[in-house]
This record gives sequence, C-alpha cells and structure tokens, in this order.
Amino acid sequence: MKEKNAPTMADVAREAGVALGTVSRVINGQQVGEAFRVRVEEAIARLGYQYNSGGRTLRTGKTNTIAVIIPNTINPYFALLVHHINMALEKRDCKMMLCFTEYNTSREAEFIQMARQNLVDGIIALTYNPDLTIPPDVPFVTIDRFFSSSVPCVASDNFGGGWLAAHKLKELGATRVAFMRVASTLTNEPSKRKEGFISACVELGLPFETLMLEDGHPFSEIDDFIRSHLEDGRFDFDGLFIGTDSLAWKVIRHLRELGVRVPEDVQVIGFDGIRMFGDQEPIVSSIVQPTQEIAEACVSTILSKHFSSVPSLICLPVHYQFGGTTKG
Amino acid sequence: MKEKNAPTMADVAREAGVALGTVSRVINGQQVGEAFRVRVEEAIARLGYQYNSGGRTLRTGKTNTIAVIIPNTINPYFALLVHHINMALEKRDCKMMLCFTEYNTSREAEFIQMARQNLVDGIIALTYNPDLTIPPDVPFVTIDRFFSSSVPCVASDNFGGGWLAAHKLKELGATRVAFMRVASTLTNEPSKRKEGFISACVELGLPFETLMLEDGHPFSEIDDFIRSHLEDGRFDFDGLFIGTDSLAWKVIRHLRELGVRVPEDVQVIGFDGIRMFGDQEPIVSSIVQPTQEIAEACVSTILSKHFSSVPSLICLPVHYQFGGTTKG
DNA sequence: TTTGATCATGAAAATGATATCATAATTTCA
DNA sequence: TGAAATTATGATATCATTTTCATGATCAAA
Repeated sequence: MKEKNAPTMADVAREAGVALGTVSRVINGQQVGEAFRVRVEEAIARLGYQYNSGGRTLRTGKTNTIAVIIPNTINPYFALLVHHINMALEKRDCKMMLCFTEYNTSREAEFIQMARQNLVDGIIALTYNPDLTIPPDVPFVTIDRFFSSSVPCVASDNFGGGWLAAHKLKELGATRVAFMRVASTLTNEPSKRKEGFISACVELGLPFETLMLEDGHPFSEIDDFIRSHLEDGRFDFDGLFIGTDSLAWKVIRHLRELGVRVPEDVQVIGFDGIRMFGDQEPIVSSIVQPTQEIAEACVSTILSKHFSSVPSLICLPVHYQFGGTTKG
Repeated sequence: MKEKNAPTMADVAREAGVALGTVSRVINGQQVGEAFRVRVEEAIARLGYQYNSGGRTLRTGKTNTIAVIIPNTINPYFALLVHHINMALEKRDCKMMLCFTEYNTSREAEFIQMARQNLVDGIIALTYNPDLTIPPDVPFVTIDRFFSSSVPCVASDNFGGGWLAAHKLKELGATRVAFMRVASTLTNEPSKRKEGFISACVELGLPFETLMLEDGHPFSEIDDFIRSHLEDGRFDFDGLFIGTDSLAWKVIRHLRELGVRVPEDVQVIGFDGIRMFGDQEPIVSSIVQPTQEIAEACVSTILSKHFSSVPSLICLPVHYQFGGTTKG
C-alpha cells in the first residue's frame, strides 16, 4: 500500500513539461537528450516519484522475483542455503518469494503453480516429489535432483563426498565401516553419497555394510543395528558414514546413550558441514557442502539471459571438516 | 512468466457469452445470477483461466504479500519464527517477502523502502536501528520492540521470563547468581529480561551481579569474568542467567574449557528455547518463547481489517524448559 | 396495470507503465 | 545548400483487471 495520491509518470511528465515516453526512457536508462534527462530527473526528485510495481509488472510480465521452494529453514543446512540464495538474489536486485514444503509432495506442486500465477521470473526448487512435473514456460533450477537435460540442476559432488568419507575413515584407522541413511524410494543426487562411499570401500578393500533406516520410526532400527553389533562388549564397526549431519547428530546421541564412545569406539562422519549458529564449531565431523557456491550457481543460472543454453548439471566440490566425532 | 497466450478475463467473457464485468463478479464472489455464474465457471474451467496478478495488483494496489524483515535465519530462533510466520500467512493465502538485515541498520531502512515500493500489504519487522522511522501509510507490526502506540508490537513476556529464571535458579539451589548479555545501546523489549531478573533477585534476597559483554570481542571478557570469580579452585557463582540461548551456548563451552562444570558448579539458564534441528532436545535449559503464538499474533494483527484499532502491545507468556544445563 | 424500487448486467473508464510507430529535429555527406 | 540518414521525441495502443455508471429487467405494492 502506498500513499493515496502517489505521483505517477504522467505527473512527472507534466511537471517536467515532456511526454510520458520520455519519462519512461529516462527511468529505464535509454537514450534521451541531456537537457531532457536533467529536466525529468529534477521533476522526479521534486515530486518524490517512485515507480509503481503493479503497472510495470502488468506491462512487462516481469516481477524481479524468484520463488525458492525448500522444505524449511529449521534444518540449519537449508537455513544457510536460503541465506546465501537470498544474498545472491539481492546483489542482482531480485526479491525472493520463499515457500516451505515441509517435505510435503503435494505442497511442492502447489507452490510451483502458485509461483507461476504470481508471475515470478524463475523458480529454484529443492524437492522430493517423484511425480513432479516441471513447467516448461518458466526458468526452473533444481538443487540436488536431476530431472532432464532441459532443467538445470545444481548439486555438490556427492559421489566424491562419499568417496572422500571412506578414504578419510580408512586414513584415520577405521577397519570396518558402515553407511547409514534414511531409506527413500527417490533417487536423487545425494543418493550418490552411498555409491561413492561403497565404491571407495571396494577400492580400498575396506569391509563395509549399509543400513537404511525406515522413515517413520528410525530409532528402533538404530537400536537393533547397534545391539546386533555389540558383541561381547564391543562395537564391531569402528567407522560410520551417515548421509546427513542431522541424522548423524541423532545417531551419535543414540550411540552414546547405549554406551558406545564416539570417536574412541566408532568414528562418525556426516554430510553437510552444519555449524551451531552458523559460525560456531561444527557439530559433527563432516563432508562440507559449498553452500555459498551452490547458491551463487543457482541464482546466476536462473537469471541467465540465455537460459536455454545453460549447463544442465553443475557439480561443485566438497571437502572434509573435523568436528570432534573422528580422530582428526 | 506465463504461457505466451494465457487466457484473460476477456477470453472467458467471450467464451461464456457475457460481459467482462460479470466474469469479474463471479471471480470475486459478488452477487451474480445463478445461470450466469455457472456459464462463467464452465468457461473458466474450459479455458483453464487463471487470474493475472499484475493486472490485479495494478487495479487494486494490493499484492497479498507481507514483507518480513529479520536479521537472518541462521539463528534457529529466527528460523523458527520465520517458519511460523510463513505458515500463518499461508493459511490466509498470503505470500511472504523475506528480507535479511544481518543486523545492518541501514539495510533495515532500505528494506522498508523497498517493501513499500513493491506494494506489500504490510510489514512485520524485527529491527535494531535506533533511528528507524516507521512509514505511516502501510500496516507495520514490530517484534520485540515498541516504537509508539500507533505501531503494534508483539513480544513475549520478557520481564516475566527474567523473573522466572531467578526463581528457578533459587528453587534449584543457587545461592549467588549473575546476569549476562551482550551490551547494547538500544532499549527494546528483551532488555526487560534483565529488569525482571534483578527485580526477582531483590525480592528473593538472592545476591546477584550483572555482566555486559562488549559486542565485538566478547570472550576475553568472559575469560576475565570467569577468572575473577575462580577463587581457590571454585567458582563463586552457582547460577547464571544469560540473555539468549545463542550466547548461553557459547558461554557454556567457554566455561567448560576453563574447567567449570555445568550444571554441577554453575547452573545456566538461557532465553529462547532453541532445540537442535527444531525438534531435538533443547540445547540449554531456557526460558521458552511462544514462537508460534508470536507469529500468529503478528500475522493476525498485520492482516486485521481494522488495523487502526488494534492493540499496541501484545505480550505473550513464556515458560521454563529443562535442557541439561541446570539441575532440573 | 402502473409506478417505484431493487437488482443484475453490460459497456466503458480507470489503473500506471512500456513499446511501437510516426514525426520532428538534427546531423552528415554530397 | 539540398537531400538523405540518423536520432530523439510525443502521441497512442496495450497489458488484465476492477469499478463505476447507466440501462434494462424483475418484482412488489398500490
């Protein structure tokens, strides 16, 4: 809502004694005679004119707004991602319309619909709906999930991250390892963390096992898992690679409650690189995602002038970060 | 961006054989003859018509969008607040334009300007700029900071929270206590946490001290503070109330590094009620803010039909939550 | 039946900005 | 100096919707 009688371009034109089109050209930085430009700029200043976004959107069909569709910002990784995306957008004078899906697949589809309805200039989405259809008529960039070569996808090097985790565990003295994540029917880029890990284990000759937790009630399974490996008083795995820091955090608490010491009995590496309050120490030893670079890549892609000729998969490097749950 | 030739109301009108105005009335739920209504609705369904937000905004000056101005979502308390605000807005078919100030006072002012420019229907802001001027022509709700009786403010019962912290520490056996926060020249609602705490200490006859940390380099002060109270091997405070969970978390790590045990040597209560990943265990024993209620109050106030006759201060109750840094 | 009142409808105006197109002004070159 | 080419300007149409206003219709009461 603005003041009742905010000045319009017509007012400016009248005040400056020029035509409407001239005012438009001044505002949009097009070629205008110097004398006219000054007259118009003075009139704008005198009247305190500000453009009306409604009129502009109606005429141009553009809003300078990008919709960001993401599960939530409660998960610190998402919070950081959204933060960097917003900063990258702001740098380019773009607004952000934020949509929280809460992992609800029908909400994902509804938000895409809603975003188009509101004429956003593009959509950046991190989704899980297996049946999601990507609208062909609006620039669309996905995070961590590849749809087709016509929908650019930005992700970190998940395979390389899994590979790195295995190597790191081996290097730190682990002799038997396991991979753990919450089971999912959806195959996306993060699924490659497991592949990279296993591939490196095979290569290194490191004995490994995988455990998929059920989505609903994961911790009875963790109990079973741990108990089944607590033979004559010791835990028979000494290295654990877990799909996300969030799950790693839960599992570590669980392990400790059950008397397994971390990192003495078992070293744990997570994925994401979450820090407390963003700037404190890491909560887990982890494979760190290059969050800022991911955000930057999403934004520069979605705003690219030549969206049709943009790379279809952007893969960004990860690195290892010590966080107290390994020996180094 | 939408399809090149999305159907317009004119197309619907032609398809249904009625006038443009009739279509508008059907869409806006105004009184229309039953036969006409059906005809129009069928035409809408047939053509797959969706309204154009640009045209609507131009005509009405409304966007169904609320700007939310907040430091960031890296701090889990802000993340939760934003989350609940978004959900409350969504329930009312409103979009959210999120602005991160990063505690930068000039950004705060710029965002307000930008939000008005974009014709938002209202602004919800959590700010620190001491010289911020509130625009009189757009609904404005503040969080945690009272400007004037014409600008509604939503906050939790900060005084009561401080009071509760003192009582709780006393109840749990503390005999000498201290209050700690980062010093600030700005007086806002959270400043009352200290007042409530001190007032209760006086009332209870509980010896107390206050420590204001400098903003830039707080931890040398914590060192000094702790060392100055480490006399012949023991810490001479056994209760600590800290302005925010975020600071409490840092201080506790610091205390432990310096050999002070929490909660055995000193019990610590924070403020906010932050939980790991939103749904895990609390990170600190704390005075919990009713975040969802705060969000709900902000949203229902900002969207109130009678914004001018809305309460100017909404104060919501807090409660104590055990989080492992106290004895109960 | 006629009058008055109410109500639904259609036509047209209004909203504010931009793009197009024709024209006026200026410059350039012969 | 004249003609052609280039450039800047002004008037107008367009975008999709809501709102206003006048008309025509319906209905009730007289």
